[in-house]
Amino acid sequence: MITIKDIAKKASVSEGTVDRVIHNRGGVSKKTEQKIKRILKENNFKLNPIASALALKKKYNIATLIPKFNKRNIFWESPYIGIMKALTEVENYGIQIQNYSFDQFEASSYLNEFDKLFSTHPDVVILVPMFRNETKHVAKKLDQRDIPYMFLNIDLEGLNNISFIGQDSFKGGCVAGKLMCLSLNDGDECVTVQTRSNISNYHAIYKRIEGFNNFLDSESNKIRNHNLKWDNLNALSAVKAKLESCLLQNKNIRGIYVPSSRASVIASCLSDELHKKVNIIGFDTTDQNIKFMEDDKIQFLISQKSFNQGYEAVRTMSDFLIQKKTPPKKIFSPIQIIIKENLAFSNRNKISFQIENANPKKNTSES
Amino acid sequence: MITIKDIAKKASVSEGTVDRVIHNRGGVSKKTEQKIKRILKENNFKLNPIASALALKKKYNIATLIPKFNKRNIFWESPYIGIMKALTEVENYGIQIQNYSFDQFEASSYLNEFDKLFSTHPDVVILVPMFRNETKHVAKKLDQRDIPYMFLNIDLEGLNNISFIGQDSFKGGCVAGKLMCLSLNDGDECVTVQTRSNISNYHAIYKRIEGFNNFLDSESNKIRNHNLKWDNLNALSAVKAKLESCLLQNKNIRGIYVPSSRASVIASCLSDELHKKVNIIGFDTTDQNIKFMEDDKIQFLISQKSFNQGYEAVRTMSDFLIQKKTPPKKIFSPIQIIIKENLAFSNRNKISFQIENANPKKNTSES
DNA sequence: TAGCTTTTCGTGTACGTACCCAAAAATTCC
DNA sequence: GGAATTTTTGGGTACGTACACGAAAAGCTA
Repeated sequence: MITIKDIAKKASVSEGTVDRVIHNRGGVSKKTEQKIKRILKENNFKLNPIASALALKKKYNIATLIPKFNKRNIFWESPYIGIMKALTEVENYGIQIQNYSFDQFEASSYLNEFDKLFSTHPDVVILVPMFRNETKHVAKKLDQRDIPYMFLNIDLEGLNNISFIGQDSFKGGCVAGKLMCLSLNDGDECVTVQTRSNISNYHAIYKRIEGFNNFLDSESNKIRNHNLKWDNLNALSAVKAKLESCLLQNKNIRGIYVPSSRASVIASCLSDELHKKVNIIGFDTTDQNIKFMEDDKIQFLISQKSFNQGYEAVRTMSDFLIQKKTPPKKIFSPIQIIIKENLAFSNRNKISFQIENANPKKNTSES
Repeated sequence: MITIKDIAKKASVSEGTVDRVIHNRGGVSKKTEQKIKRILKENNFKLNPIASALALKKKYNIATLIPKFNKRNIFWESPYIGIMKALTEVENYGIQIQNYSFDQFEASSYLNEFDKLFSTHPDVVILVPMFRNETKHVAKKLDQRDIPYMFLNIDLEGLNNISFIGQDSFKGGCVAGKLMCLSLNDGDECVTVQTRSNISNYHAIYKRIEGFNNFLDSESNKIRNHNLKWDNLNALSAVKAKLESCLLQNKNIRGIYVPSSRASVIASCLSDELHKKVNIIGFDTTDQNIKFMEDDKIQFLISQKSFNQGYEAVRTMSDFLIQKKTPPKKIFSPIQIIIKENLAFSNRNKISFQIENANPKKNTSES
């Protein structure tokens, strides 16, 4: 391994001069600069990041802004754990993380938490842009202060985020469509279940529906698709009533498509008899969804590896800060197809980290 | 962040003494040892791995022994690239890797390469135990010299390997079975395709068939499964003839199960007409398999993320060497279901690494 | 208690890079 | 040509840990 000292010797200058060239610190005559650059290149010199990290006392602050999670809606726990996992790997490089969490149904909470975050002057920000208009405001403030930011899980177009990590929701919908076609026979029908109030993640859900319909339309023997909408999924009895009547009226429906992470809610509303008849296709391996899958009440889950999203977001931003590596504009998560048989192997990273760190800091709310 | 210096000050001893306690180097009186240990615990002291790595000049040698890859059989390229990717991340911690590759159809080549490997006195070994008896011999030699070793991709029971990383092949077969059931209608039949000479990986293929049959048997409306065997898949015209006659004789066959990574060979033998009729389910996203999937000639591939296997193997062994972390006895890779629609998102890690490092060292053979 | 061995401990240097300060060299100005 | 200024460069120290070396303390023998 070639070091700065070696380069200095070869160029017969001091280590300090080589260092100045490497970091474009200036104050080096053109002649010696050229010479050193040539020697650096010839020897394929690479900085030792270990030594750099040690010498560089500089601390970098990453701030995150993601939704709170609780027992009823636990989806956001997963990226959070991914964030903490990544932190253990990069903290010795001087990376520090401040987490802020907001109520995903309250735009004001989003803004409040952002203001707290903003006042701590972070170096970069990782955020879930849950609300479109509010995010415009947030992005503007970050832009003004030249703080780079990336989007996690939800993509919004037209802003200056340096990156986005998450799933291609349209393609996710296509995959769901294909799985639906596969599991239905000729003449069978299906129904897409929507919650109108699901402003959160609205964009992704819209795209998932679009992808699903797109796939269905592209098939030669078209499957008829119905639509069911609720204002919200909290009034379980109302959900149940409407769902059952729909299934009774349309005897050919043998598939339910839930383009959100709440497939478990729908599954919990079906009688055993109906479960035997219909397949449910949903998204995300939340604990609740997993339970219903183990009981054969949900057939397919499309997972976006949200744990990895959190993990990769932090790693990406750390590389950006430490090594000045510009991240790709979009980083697409895999579209994983989960069935009962491969369920056990889908979450290993997350689970093993949880076991190692039995007492993670709390990010929950009881709301 | 608390350092050794801080601890030394708190205990009013020198840094050297603290260091001796931390590393159990001995030569410290019981009294001060206890005191220092207490203070270490009270302050939740953790070594800074960055500084450790820098100070520790010690180099660790990891040797790998994996099959050669070439244009016709490219499966083993993927774990190899994973190994090289991991190397870039750990080389600054003093990890060095020597790769040895053997002809997967020649046990003698396996032994020869192992002997070369063995003579370089590596600290640990990562190997693909392709041949059962030969591996017993190999393992014995490693045991005698107390060199820890782990198995990659193929698991052999009853040896002293400290870990195994790979897929649960039985479960992989189950998943294939489920997919087969899903894509067939009542009355349809399927055929399992085997190559007798595939000693390589024989165990995994056997397990995959077992899992497949197990799933089929567990279903209420049983699907009839045929079996086709060849001595090898190299004589394409023979394969084609036998396959076509089988499909003609059994008009109800609408699914082909290929429990190896060579689904592309089977796919290449079918006429367009037959492709319209039958689904092919195979394993591993080799470049050839991917091509046929894009052309709708292979419907399902079950991927074991072999890139990640190579990557994780190196990371696991590095943690073992540097941090003395004992790895789990078995590390199971995810069982990924790949269809045309999610294909593009399945290999991101590997591909992005390949792009960054346009000129990887060669490990190919033309055999 | 002197003299010796053994145990226990402190100091110093190295790892490779970052960055500060002052010395040396080059340039400018009168 | 000499002083003042600017540019260019070298040397030194710090980051936190590992480890060698030798000094101090303690234990032992006679």
